[in-house]
Amino acid sequence: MPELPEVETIKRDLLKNLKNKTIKDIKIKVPKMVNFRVKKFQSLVKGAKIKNITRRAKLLIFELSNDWYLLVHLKLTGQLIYREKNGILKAVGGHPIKQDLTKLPNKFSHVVFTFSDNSHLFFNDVRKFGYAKLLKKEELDELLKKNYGPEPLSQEFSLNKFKEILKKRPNWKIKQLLLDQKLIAGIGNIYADESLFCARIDPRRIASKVKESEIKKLHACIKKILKLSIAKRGTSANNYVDAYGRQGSMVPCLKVYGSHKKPCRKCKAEISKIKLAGRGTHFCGRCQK
DNA sequence: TGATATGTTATCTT
DNA sequence: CAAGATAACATATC
Repeated sequence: MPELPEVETIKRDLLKNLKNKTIKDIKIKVPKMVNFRVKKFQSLVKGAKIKNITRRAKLLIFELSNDWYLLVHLKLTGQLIYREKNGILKAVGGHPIKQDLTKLPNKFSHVVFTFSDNSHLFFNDVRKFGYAKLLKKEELDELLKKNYGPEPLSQEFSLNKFKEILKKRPNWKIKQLLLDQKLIAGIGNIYADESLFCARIDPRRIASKVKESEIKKLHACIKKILKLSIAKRGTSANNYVDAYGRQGSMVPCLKVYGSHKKPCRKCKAEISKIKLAGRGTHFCGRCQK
């Protein structure tokens, strides 16, 4: 699934294409992916205009003209594909795409929007973990406040803030802490591993035992890597495609993720892969202490 | 062929 | 409360 940089990329590309478009129709083939009964959901969305699209953590937020907010989470395998009336794909983003995108909708197109200019937005999701939720402003604000920590690229995420966050979970393993959306928003498995490699910290280290100088390094690394990845239009280890059908170019920049048994880029030792907090975890046992 | 892993996260069980 | 397992579901890979 896309992490922060991928979702940010999709957001930017969708905004260019969808701003001020009116939703003429919506088809929902998997009712559990939306938060109202299908007919109700459709009636709430139909006729609304997309005023803006923003991102928070790994969530996309479509701000509608009728005071509803459409919250989209792609989870592991969601994709958003925007196609013009003439069939040209203008925005493709999310999970690795192996399907033939010239044939849409396909069997994974569970939610499909049609706009008044007869363009379409396909929400595909192989595993059906993703969702589209309609919320009122107050509900949205509450949900975001309750479930998500600071944006790692915001001013709010200062070095001091990061230190405070580490102190909240002194006994947690450092990687586990980076992955917790309530503590820091938007970091997923790939960027957690890459940030820790960048900072030369073993992912198994206990938060309270990480030295001040290392915390400073890690803080800088998180920002650096997320920024780099956004500039590269995201990663996705397999065949992630961005909003214009181009592959995210972060892949060659990854130093440990997906490099199991390959030589470390820095010291040539073999990259290890272990399970930590239930997630595949890649690191260099020689570089990361 | 069967077991295992997959970029997420909410909800259980221990 | 915390850590770990499981579940939601489908596919790819070993």
